Amino acid sequence: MTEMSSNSGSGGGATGRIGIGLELDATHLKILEVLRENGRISVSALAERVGISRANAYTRFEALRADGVIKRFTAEIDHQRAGLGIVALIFVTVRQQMWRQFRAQLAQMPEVEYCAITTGQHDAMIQVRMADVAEVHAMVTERLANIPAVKATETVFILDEVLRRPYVLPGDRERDRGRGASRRPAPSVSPEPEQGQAQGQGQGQGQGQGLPLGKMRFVGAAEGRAALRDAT
Amino acid sequence: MTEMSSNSGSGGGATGRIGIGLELDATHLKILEVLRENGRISVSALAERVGISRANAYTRFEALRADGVIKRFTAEIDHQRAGLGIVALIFVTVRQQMWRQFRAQLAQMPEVEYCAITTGQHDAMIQVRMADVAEVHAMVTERLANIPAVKATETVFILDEVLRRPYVLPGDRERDRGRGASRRPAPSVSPEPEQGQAQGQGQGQGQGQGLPLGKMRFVGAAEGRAALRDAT
DNA sequence: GTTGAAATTAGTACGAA
DNA sequence: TTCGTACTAATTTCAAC
Repeated sequence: MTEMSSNSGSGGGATGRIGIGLELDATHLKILEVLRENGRISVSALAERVGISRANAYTRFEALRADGVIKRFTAEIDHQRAGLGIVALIFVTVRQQMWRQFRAQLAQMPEVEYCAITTGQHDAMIQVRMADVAEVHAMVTERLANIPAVKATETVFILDEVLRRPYVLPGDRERDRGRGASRRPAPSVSPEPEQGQAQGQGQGQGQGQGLPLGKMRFVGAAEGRAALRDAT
Repeated sequence: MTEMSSNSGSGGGATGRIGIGLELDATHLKILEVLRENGRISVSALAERVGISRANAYTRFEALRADGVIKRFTAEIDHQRAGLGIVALIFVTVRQQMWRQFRAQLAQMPEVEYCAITTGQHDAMIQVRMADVAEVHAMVTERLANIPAVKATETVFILDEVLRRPYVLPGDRERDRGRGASRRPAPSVSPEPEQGQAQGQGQGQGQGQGLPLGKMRFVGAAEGRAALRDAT
């Protein structure tokens, strides 16, 4: 079912905080970089590309896997070719204190590719992939509408997927052509506890103040999004 | 830079339409299913799990790869552990006839994980992953704001990623617990040309009519989103 | 499309630097 | 820790069926 809770467990209690585990050095990141581009590379070839010994590569590879930094390996497929060429985003308003139910229902929907709880006007964003537009319609009106936890939805279709990267790594930033890149120090790789704190507090509201340009908007969480924490 | 244009080339001219290529049968889909869960499985083990001979598995595997159905293999990593625990969605309004420039600038931003052109109030959605909230702020105000093609942005933070599947396959639908699943015939695997047509016409607007419930909204493209096609 | 055997490569377990 | 090597197990390739 591929459930995640990467960002949860930060604001509430001490639930499930495992500790920092592995400290990632430059070599680890280099390994991840290679694996992001070619997940099927042999460990020998990986060792060569990273510039370490075969044995070392095996050790680090296993460590990354065991520690959960690498969650899994997967194939990236062409959805068009596989018969699911329509992508839609469904923004969902969830009824208060029905988060748990909402999440449970979501797990029952295999056509959902991605779901995230967001700040802003809506509570969650769902990405679905279907064979045609009518299927999206059916999914929203028949399946989502029948979930009591769903108060309202807003559906938007994706006309074109401009780019999708397997994932972003720290260090990607350094490789861009130097135009106005932020001059703040590079983020430490091992995450500080403050990071998690920041999320749980409905961050984002105050960010818009004092902007030089009026065209930017940062929108925080609606009403009682704090109830989110109880739902996991 | 991992650029995609899966949905493009449908409405406009005959540009880059390659043809159907490979016809995917049930075995192909089964292979994709396994590869989605374990991208590093050996072809031998794959053959066993799918129930075909090794030689057959090799042939099909190669065909899927050569035909582009499988675009690449990648590792799924824990962003929190890698030091990029903050995820944000930036909804962008793009200035008319500056799409090409917008796309070009996007390719220069390695911190962008996903970008899609959408119908609805905004023109595009960008997903970024950063070390902290301030970095998102800096990215939006310093980098995005400096792009002339960007008329306005709206940023929303992701509080929790509930689920992320590597990708959805036709057939996933059949496996769910039978609650109100649409009774329409299963989509044929080889995509019909009508699919592409549907997208190019700014679909979605009419979909909301005649809904039994008032809480669903389908929102089509704003003003002149048709200009999208010229931008590729 | 399948099976079986050879060649290659991958994964493991050491000791040494 | 990391490296290098030798050993074992597995995978890929190629053949004939």
